[in-house]
Amino acid sequence: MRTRHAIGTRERIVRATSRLMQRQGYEATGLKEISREAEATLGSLYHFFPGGKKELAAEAVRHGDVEFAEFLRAAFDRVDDPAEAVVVCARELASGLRESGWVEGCPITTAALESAGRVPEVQKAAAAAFENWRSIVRVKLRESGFGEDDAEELAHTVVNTLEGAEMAAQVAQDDAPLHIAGRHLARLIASYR
Amino acid sequence: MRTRHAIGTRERIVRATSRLMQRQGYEATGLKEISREAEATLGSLYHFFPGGKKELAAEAVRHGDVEFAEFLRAAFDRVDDPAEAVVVCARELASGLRESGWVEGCPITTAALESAGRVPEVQKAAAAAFENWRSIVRVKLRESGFGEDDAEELAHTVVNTLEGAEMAAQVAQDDAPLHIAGRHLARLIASYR
DNA sequence: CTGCCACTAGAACGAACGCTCTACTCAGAA
DNA sequence: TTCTGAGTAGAGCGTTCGTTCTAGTGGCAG
Repeated sequence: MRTRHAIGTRERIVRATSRLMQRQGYEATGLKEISREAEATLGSLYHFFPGGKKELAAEAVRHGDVEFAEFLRAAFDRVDDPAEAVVVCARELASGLRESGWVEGCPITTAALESAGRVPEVQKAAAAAFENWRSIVRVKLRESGFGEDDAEELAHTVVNTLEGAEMAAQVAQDDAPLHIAGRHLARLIASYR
Repeated sequence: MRTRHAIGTRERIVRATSRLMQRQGYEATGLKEISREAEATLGSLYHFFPGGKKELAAEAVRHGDVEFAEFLRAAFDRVDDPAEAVVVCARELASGLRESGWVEGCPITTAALESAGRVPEVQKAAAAAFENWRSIVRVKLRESGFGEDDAEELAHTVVNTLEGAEMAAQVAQDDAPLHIAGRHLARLIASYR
C-alpha cells in the first residue's frame, strides 16, 4: 500500500504536524489528531519518529523553518531595495494571515514559546530557524552595501519586529500592526544610508 | 481557616495561574498544578471561577496586563526622553529574563498565541492588554510632542518590537535581541524629530 | 518461490486532563 | 443558640493524553 498516497507517509505526517502546530501550538496538538489529519496510523507515526512527540515536533519546526525561509528569499530576490522588500514581506504576511481567518501566523512561534526551557529538541530547532531567517536578511543587507555589524543588528530587528507584529495582528485580528511594522522597518533601514 | 494565608485565596490562585502561564503557557498548565501552587483546593478554584479554566486564564492574563503596564509606566515616569526610556525598558526586560533563567518572558504572549482563534475569553483579554500597553507608550510620545498619528504608529511598533525581541531572546537564551531592539527603537523615534 | 523487512494497523495501558459532586467547617447574622 | 452561606476539601466522573505492543501486509531481493 505504499503508493496509495501521492506523497510519502513521513512527509504527510510532518506537514500535518507543522500545520496543526502553526494553528494550535505544541501542547494542544495531539498525536491522534495528527495521525487523523495526515491519514496515517499511530504505528506509522512511531515508526518514522521513534522519539515520539518531541522528535516529531522538532521536525515540524524544521519544516516551518524552510517554508518561511523560502518565503523570505523569494521576496528578497524579487525586490532589489531591502527596505522595500521588507515592506513587501509585511504586506504578504498580512494578507496571508487575514485570508487564513487569523489562524495561520508564524509557523513556529507558538511552539517555540511553549517549548522554551521545557522541550529542548523543539527549542533548539526554533532557535536555529530564527538564526536562519536572520542570516537571509543579513546577506541581503550586506549585498546592498551595509556594513557587517549594521547588517547583523538590522537583521535581528527586521525578523523580530515582523514576528512581534504578526503576533499582535493575529491576536487583535487586524493587519495594521504588520503594515506599520513594514513602514517603520523601511524607515529604520533607510536611516543607515 | 480564612486567615491562614496572608493574602486571599482568590488572589493567590490568580497569581499562581499568571506565573505558571507565563512559564508554560495555557495548555501545559493544569488546574491541579495551579491549585497545588496556590495552596488552594479545586473546590476553591471552581468557587471563585465557575467558568473553569478559560475564565481563570482570562483573569490571569488581566493580571499580567496590569503587571507589565506598571513596569512600562514606571520606566516612562522615570526617564524623560521617550527614546531613552525605551532603551531602559529593553535593558530591564533583558536582565529580568536572564535572571529568571530565560523562563519568565512576557507574562501573556504564549497564552495569547495559544488561545488565538480558540479560546475567545483569553484572546480578548490579551488583545486588551496589548492595547493598554500601546496606549501607555502613545500617551508618553504625545506628551513629548509627537503628533497623534506618529505617536499611535510608533506605539504599535515599540510594543510589538519589544515583544518580538523578548520572544527571540527567550528562545535563543541570549539577551542581545532585546538590547538591539532598544537601540533601534530609539533610533526610529529619534528619526521623527 | 520464499523470506525478509519496511511499513501499516489499531487495541490497550497508565497517567493526567477539566470538571462535578457531596460533605464539611466556621464566622457572623438573627 | 441556631441558622446560613461563603469557602474548603478531595474523591471520582468521563475523556483524552502519549506511548507501547502485537499482528499483520505486501513489494522486492535472493
